[in-house]
Amino acid sequence: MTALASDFHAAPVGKPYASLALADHSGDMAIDIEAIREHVPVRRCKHGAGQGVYHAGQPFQAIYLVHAGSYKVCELADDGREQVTGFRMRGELIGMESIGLKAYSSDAIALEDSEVWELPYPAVLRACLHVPDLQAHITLALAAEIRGDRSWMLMLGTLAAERRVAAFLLDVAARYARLGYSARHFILRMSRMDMASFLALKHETVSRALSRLHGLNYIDVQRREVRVLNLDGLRGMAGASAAVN
Amino acid sequence: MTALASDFHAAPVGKPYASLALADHSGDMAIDIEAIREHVPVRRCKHGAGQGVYHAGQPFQAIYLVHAGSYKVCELADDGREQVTGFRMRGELIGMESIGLKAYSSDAIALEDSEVWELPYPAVLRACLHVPDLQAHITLALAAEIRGDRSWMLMLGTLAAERRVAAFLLDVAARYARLGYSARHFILRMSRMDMASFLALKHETVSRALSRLHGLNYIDVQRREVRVLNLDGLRGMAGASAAVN
DNA sequence: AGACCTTGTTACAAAACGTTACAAACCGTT
DNA sequence: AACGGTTTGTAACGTTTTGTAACAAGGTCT
Repeated sequence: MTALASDFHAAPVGKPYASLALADHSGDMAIDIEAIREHVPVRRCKHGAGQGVYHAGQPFQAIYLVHAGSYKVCELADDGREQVTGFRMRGELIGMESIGLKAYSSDAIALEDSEVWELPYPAVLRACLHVPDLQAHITLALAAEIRGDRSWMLMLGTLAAERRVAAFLLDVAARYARLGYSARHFILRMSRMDMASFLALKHETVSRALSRLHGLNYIDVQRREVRVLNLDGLRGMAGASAAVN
Repeated sequence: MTALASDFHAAPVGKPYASLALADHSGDMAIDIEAIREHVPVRRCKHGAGQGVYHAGQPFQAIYLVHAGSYKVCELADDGREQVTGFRMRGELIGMESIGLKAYSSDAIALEDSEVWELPYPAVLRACLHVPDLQAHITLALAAEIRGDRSWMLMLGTLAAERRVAAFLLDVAARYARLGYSARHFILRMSRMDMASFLALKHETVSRALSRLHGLNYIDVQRREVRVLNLDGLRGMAGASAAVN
């Protein structure tokens, strides 16, 4: 957990929000952040790797738009079990699952130096009365989040370890592509353990799967750096699901 | 897929909607169906076991409130993989994951003779302008659905087969209790295969797990009939998660 | 640079779960 | 009551995944 560097953005900021679609294939659903800013006091919050935006149990006050970097979302059980349920990048909202609760139901934790824009929820609700389509956008974003979760459940329930890893890489690639980065060469922002938790595997299994994909010449992988060598191979393995490019 | 019997409701209809909370522990979030009916033309739709309310690809036109019986929700991949992502009972909404799409993204299929009330989505949106809190209720229901999915991801990612089955039984029990039925003695409405799919297991594994829980004297199980003998035992196995009574 | 710690990789053994096969119980129909 | 089809249960056997442990590669701190 390092202090924030002063040259904060290692990665370029990328496309403006206006051009960001949801991770879902539901068309262009960019959030109109400028319209929101006219009605909602937006605070920018920076986090170093390992720092949390919010934690389960803290009072729910705001949702957050990821502006830079990346975050993981974690569920935790009373008995200490822990599960990464998703990763979020620029343009994606976090904290929405806790709408309607007194307190957040999960943790959101930065994977690297990152920034979110805080959208106080009461203010967002008021802004819905002034910004056309804001309410609709939130509803759509919530529905899209459900679809995203469901499609991971489909993947977890029907694919073996190696195929899950392939599907995961394709998803990461697609998300980088959406942000205007390369889908063929990228850095995984999360540890093997985080990947493993998300994919419901052990981290050794993830390592082994990545090594095998390497051995098959589908990818070139060295620690967190991944180069996609055989996209169709990966796709075949993942069940021709995720679309990249 | 039998024709609908004329004495349709084998099970009593149970509590009125006004007293139904969401499956989530987020307080009493009953949908105000009577207020909605003043603004939305509500059609009642009955289904026999195996019949679908909607299928992936069909135009999205309405969401549905389960009035009686039970349904399963299934995701399907292009390559034929299939995954049950949830079961729905009286008082729960289905179809919301498809809000914002042209077509439904999943299937909803009756597990027994069942009935939903169809809420045409455009009319629901218009009703939001007249019925106070309806919009808020939908948002809350969407968020609760995300939380439900996430807590199953936590369970699937962190519990071994037997424990998943225990957690599943506790969830079913809690849901029956919420409807005013016994949490100690109930009939599973889904087949072993549907349970297995939902729990990301094979049906033989579910059978074995149920037999072992029987052997431990935690439950008495004969085909779909379940009697809970040792609630704390089950709870311990499931990770002290689900609360029943 | 060197020591230390975290993260990632790999080999081998063990356990969990899946596969296959078959038998029994149940359902709806005749 | 008998029939065929479906669902469920059980057991032997395989495969996949995990557990364990040792090691390697990076990063960080002094």
